Amino acid sequence: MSKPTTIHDIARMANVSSATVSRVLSNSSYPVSQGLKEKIQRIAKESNYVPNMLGKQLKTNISTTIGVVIPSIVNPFYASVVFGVEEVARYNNYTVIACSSLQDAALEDEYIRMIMEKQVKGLIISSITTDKSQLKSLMKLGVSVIAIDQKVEEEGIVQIEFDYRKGGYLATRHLLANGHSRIGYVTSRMDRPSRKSICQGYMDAMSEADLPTMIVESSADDPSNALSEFDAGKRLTDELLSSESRPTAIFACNDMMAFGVINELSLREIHVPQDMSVMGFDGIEMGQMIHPPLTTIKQPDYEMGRMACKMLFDMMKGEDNPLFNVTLQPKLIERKSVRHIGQEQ
Amino acid sequence: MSKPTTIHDIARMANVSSATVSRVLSNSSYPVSQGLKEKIQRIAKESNYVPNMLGKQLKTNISTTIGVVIPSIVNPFYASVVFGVEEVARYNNYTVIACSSLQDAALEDEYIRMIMEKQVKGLIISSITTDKSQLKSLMKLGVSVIAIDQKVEEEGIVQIEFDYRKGGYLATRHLLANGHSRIGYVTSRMDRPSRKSICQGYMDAMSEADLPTMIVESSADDPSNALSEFDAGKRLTDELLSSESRPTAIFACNDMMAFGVINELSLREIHVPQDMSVMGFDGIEMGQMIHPPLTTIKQPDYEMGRMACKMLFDMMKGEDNPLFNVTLQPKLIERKSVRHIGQEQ
DNA sequence: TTGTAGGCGTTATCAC
DNA sequence: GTGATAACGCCTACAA
Repeated sequence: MSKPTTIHDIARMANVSSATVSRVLSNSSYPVSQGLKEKIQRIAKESNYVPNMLGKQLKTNISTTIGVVIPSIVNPFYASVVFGVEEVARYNNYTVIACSSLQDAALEDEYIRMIMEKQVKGLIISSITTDKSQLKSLMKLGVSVIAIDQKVEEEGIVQIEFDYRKGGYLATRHLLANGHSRIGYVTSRMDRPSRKSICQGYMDAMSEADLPTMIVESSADDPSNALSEFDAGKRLTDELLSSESRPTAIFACNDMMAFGVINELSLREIHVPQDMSVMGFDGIEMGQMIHPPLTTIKQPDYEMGRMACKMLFDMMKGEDNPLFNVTLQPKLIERKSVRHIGQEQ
Repeated sequence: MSKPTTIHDIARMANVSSATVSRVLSNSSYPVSQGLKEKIQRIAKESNYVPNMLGKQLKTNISTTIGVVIPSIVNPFYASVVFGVEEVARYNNYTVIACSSLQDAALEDEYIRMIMEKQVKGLIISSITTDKSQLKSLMKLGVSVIAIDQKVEEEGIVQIEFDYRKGGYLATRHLLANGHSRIGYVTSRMDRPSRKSICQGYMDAMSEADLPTMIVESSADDPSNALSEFDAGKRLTDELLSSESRPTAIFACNDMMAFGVINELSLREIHVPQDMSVMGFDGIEMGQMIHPPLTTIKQPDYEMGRMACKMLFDMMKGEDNPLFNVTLQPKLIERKSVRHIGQEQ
């Protein structure tokens, strides 16, 4: 464990000043004679010089790290988002700090604090807190913030939203168009705006068609457990089936839950889509791997991550061209879990 | 975007020296009178003081960041590992930099370089490179390294291995015990030691039983695409079924691929497990969500992440108590995709 | 108990 | 072109 080489060590070895070494090794545009330049580069290489970003950053106040706060990395949707972020970050020689907030406001705040302390200048967040004072102080310190997925009503924060309501509407319309009129909606706890919006879309479509809604909502919600949504889907299906007017189609608020719905149905020998149609929401890859392949609403995850990171870099460059919020549009992916039915079953 | 408060600002406001401020704000054990302590804390709070870790770290040479290098965060297995790491990191007030190497040696090296530059003192890595010189120079700089999942034969690197061979052996034995003798093995490209070992376990069990092996290997492999293993599973199944001696059971080198196998079989009206048994490897949660639930070998992912991070902290504390390598043992999870068959079918 | 001063590794502002 | 030197924010001997 040898002590790392610094520019001063190199300066001594090359009989130059550390200023000159710095100029060469930091690719400064400052002129240095070709001879010295090559000599310094050679010595740096020979002595395994590794620049110390701490010194550099302390001096320049430029960070090469961005933070990403999401509910949980074990959720495949957010894993894809992070993957997209990481890709464009790496392309720009940035590194990403991944933070799973577990939908816990205290944890979210703690992560934001750590990010501030580390002098990170850019943050992409799917925020869960209602109190945004932490985010505000972040911005006062000059940190660029992009909110994805969950809306944050705060001046100066750029939003990449997704039209959840329209997604819910589209899904329901698709079911309607396939002849269904008794359509149940199963959802996890509606404590987040996104979930309320999907439900709103469902209700709007049903009300337009003059049809009654059937909504069952889960109480529990454990983001650190990939199975919790699945299990909720099973439980809620059970609940829905025992209602007097059994639906012909079930719409779930996310794909994981839809898997649970299908699983529970299959245990009861209710075949999808012959006996019951099922509609998901998210469009994670896994939807293609189950049987039957899940008809769902695609919410671009990877693309959302990439876009968020690109916009973040634009924002950090701060060319004062105001960035606009964007709303990503839902897309229906038709696979095999929805069947057209004729008259009332 | 106001300039952040420093300990000097606070010192001036409190009419004390910055040394005193440092002592109270860094929770030093150094004695400071109660009055001053409270005054300084009050002023720090009022002026929204945020400590600058850069300055602190530059001085103390202690990092509060660890790096995690894995093939890809979109692989649910590694997402779980990272989740485990993050959990114990956060508990210790550390932050984690997530790096998806995409099984690309150049990318892995690049990430390691970035980690060195950022003066990170701990790294957990599932390494893919054959040339470990980068890792060696890391260690020379005093970075603690824990290798997970993929073995790294290098002095000073602590290993958390998994007994892949035994896992492959166990799986095959289970199939054998259920009366199967024509057992096919489908695998992605065997370029990693782990994959060779699983295959070795399969071959050992077959040879013990005096049975011939049937191995089909995929050539392609795109870690950034969650579907690539699934598709490979489908293709390889196709290949296997067209062989003269059709197997009664198929063992896949990972769960994703097993999903592909089951999917392809179901498209051909070959029912699992009635007509064909299928065995997976990994034990990701998703295995419980498909139909039939996948019988598989559990490789502890989340636990591996937690253990790796705990050992990393022990190592960084460097109490010179030499750490031992550990090998996690495989466990059979019996679900519904394997059927007992009587005589030759 | 408090203050002074130097330095961690780097860049930037001056001089030369 | 090149070299001193002063920061950046923090900690820590050492002195008082």
